[in-house]
Amino acid sequence: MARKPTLRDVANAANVSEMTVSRALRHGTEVSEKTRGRIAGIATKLGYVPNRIAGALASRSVNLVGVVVPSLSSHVFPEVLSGLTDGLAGSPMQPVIGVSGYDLVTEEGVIREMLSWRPAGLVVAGLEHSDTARKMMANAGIPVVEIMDTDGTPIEYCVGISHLKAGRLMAADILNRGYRNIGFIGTKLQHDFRAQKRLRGFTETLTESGVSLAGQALYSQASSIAKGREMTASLLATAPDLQCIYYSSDVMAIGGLMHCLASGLSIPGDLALAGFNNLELLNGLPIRLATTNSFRSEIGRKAAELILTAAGGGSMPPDKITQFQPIVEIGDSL
Amino acid sequence: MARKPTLRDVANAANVSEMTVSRALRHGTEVSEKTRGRIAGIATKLGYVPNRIAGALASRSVNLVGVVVPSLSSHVFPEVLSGLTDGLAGSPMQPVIGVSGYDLVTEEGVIREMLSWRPAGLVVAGLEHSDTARKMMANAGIPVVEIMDTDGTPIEYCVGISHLKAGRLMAADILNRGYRNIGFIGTKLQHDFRAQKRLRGFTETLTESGVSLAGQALYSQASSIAKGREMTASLLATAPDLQCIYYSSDVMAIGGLMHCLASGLSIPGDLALAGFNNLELLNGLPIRLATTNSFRSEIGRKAAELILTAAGGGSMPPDKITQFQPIVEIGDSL
DNA sequence: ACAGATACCGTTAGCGCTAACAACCATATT
DNA sequence: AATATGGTTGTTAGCGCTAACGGTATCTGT
Repeated sequence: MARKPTLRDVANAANVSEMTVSRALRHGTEVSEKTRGRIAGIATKLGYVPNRIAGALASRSVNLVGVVVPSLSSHVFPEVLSGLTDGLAGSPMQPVIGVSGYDLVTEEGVIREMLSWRPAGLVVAGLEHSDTARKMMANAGIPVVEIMDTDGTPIEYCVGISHLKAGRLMAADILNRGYRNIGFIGTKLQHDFRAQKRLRGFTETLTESGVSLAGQALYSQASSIAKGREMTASLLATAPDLQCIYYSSDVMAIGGLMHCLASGLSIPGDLALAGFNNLELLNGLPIRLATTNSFRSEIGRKAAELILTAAGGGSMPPDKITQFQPIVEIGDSL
Repeated sequence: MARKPTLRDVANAANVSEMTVSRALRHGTEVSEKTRGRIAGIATKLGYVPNRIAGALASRSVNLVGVVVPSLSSHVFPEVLSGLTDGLAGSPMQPVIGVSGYDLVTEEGVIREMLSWRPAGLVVAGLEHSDTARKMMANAGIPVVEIMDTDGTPIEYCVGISHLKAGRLMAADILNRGYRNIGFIGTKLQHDFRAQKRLRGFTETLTESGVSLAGQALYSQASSIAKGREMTASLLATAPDLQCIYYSSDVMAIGGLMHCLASGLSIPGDLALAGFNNLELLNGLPIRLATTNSFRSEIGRKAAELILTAAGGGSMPPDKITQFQPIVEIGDSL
C-alpha cells in the first residue's frame, strides 16, 4: 500500500471501467445512482485522492487563478485577496497566491512560474512589469487582470483607482482648508509605483496653486507606526513650521499621530495629518485620521468577477478598465 | 499561432528530439553548449512556456509546498509566511497558500484541493483538524508540518510554541506584580484554538494561586483596535475595579490602550494591559505594551527547513516537535 | 412491432512531458 | 588495431486522467 491509489485501482475494485469512476467522482451524471454510490464508497475506503495533475493535463483545463501581489504584510493586499476569494466563492476556481516583494525581476519569475501551471486566469497588482513579464502575460491566452492602479496602459483588463487622482484630491482638500506649509512622508517610493503616483498628483495640484512642498522625508523600507513616528519627529525638526503632513500610507500617518500625542501637539491645530487607504486599523484611534478610501476588497471582488465571466466564456464588458473613484475621508485631522 | 507552442514545436524548429529540448531547458547538462544555446534562442523566439502539469505528471514530482493558514488579515500569518518564503528561497520549492477561514470544514476542502496537486510537502496551521483531513494528511506520503502550536498530538512534524504555557507565563508575571483583580478580553475564541489554550493556561495559573477571573468579555468576530477599545470600555463598566486585562491579541490590547488614552486612565496605575504576539505594530505607541513573543517568522523558517530536508531525502531530526519558548515582554503596561 | 430516443457504460487515443535505456561518435587507452 | 570511455543525442514507454465516440439495453410512441 505504498503507492497512492489511482483511478484504475478504484475501477478494478468496483469492477467498472476507469471512465465510469471518473464520471462518478466528478459530476455524478451519466452514471446510475447505484454504481455511483458504490464507487464513492470504494474510493473513500481506498483513500483515493484524485490526481489533478493528470486530470488537468487530460482535460486541458485548470481551475486555478494566479494572483501576484507585492507583499502580504502591508494590511492592504490581504484585503484585496479576501475580496477576491469572496468573488471566487461558489465557483470551482481557487486562488493561488504569489508574492513579488515589490521587485520586478522577482515578479517576472513568479509570473512565469504561475503561467507554467496554465491557470484559468491571472490577477497581478500594478501596471508596471518587466518587458518579458508583460509579453508572457499578453501571450498566455488567458484573461489577465491588473489591479489596484489605473494610471497606465493595461495588458488586458484593469481594475483599480487612479492614484494620481487620489493625490490630487487630497491636495485639493488640504489647500481648501487653507494649509500652505505642507510636507510629505513616504516609504518604499522607489518600488511602490502607486505611492509615487500619489505623490506626483499631490505635488502637481500644489504647484497649480503656487504651493510647493515645504518638506519631505523618504524611507526605503516598509511602513510602520514606529517609522512614521520617528520620521515625523525628524521632519518637524528640520521644518518646524509645517502645518500639515501627507503620508504615503495610513500606518505611517498613525505614527505621525503617535508623535503628536507624545509631544503634546494638537491635531489639526498644531499639525494636520492625512494618510491613504482607509484601513480598518484607523478605527478606534483617539482621532479620526484623514485618509482616502482605496476600495481594496471591491477591487478584489471585481477582478474575480472578470476572471469568472471570461473563463466561463461570458460576454466581457466593453470597457477594459474598471475605475473606482478615490474618496477622501476628511476625519478630524485636517 | 492560436495553440501554445509545445516541446515538440521547439524540437522541430531546432531539428532535435523533444528529449534534447527538455534537457536543454531544464538543467542544461548532457547537452552540448552549442545546441543548448540554439534551443534556448528558438524557445524564447517561439514564446515557449514549459507546461509543468505535463512535466509533473511525467516526473511524478512537484516543486510546490502547500501552506494552509486560517487567515491572512490577522498580521500574524503573513509573518509566518514571510519566514517560510525566506526559508524556501534558494530552493526550487514554491509555496502555495490556502486560507481556511478558521473553519475546519473549509480547511478540509482546502487541504484536499492542495493534496490533489501532489505537492512536495504540506504546512498547516494548528493541530486541530477534521478526522478526514487528518487521515488525508497522514496518508499523503509527503512531509506534513503543523505549525504555531505544540499542545497536542501532531500528525508528523510540528513547529510552534505552547500556547498553554504562554498563558501560564503571562498569568504568573501578572500575579507576581501583585494584581489580583484580573480580566480577559478575547475574540474568535470558538474557532481560534490557540487563543483558547492561552486563556486556559492563564486561568489555570490564576486558579492555582486562588485567583479567579474577575471579568471576561468575548467577541466572535475578528480582532480590531476599535473592538478592543469598545470591549474594554464595556468590560470596565461591568467590572469597574479591574486592575489588569489580558487580551487574546496585541491588536485588541492596543484598543485597550486607546480606551485608556481617551478616558484618562493611567497605565499601569489605573489599569494594566497585556496582549499576545509581540507584533511590529506595538512599536511607536505611546507606551510599550506587555506581550508575549510568538516567534512567527522563526516558525515559518523552521517549517521550510523541515520540508526541504525531508523532500531532499536528508536525515530528519529525531524529535518530531520543535518547540520555541514563549517569551514575555513586560514593557511598561504591567 | 419497429424506428427512434434515452440511460448507462466501455474503448480508444491522446494531453505534454520525462525516466530509463539504447545508440552513436570522438577521443583516449592498452 | 581493438577496446574502453565519456559526452551527446535519440527511442520507447509511460505518468493518471479525460474528451469523444461507440456500443448495448431499456423504454417510448404510434
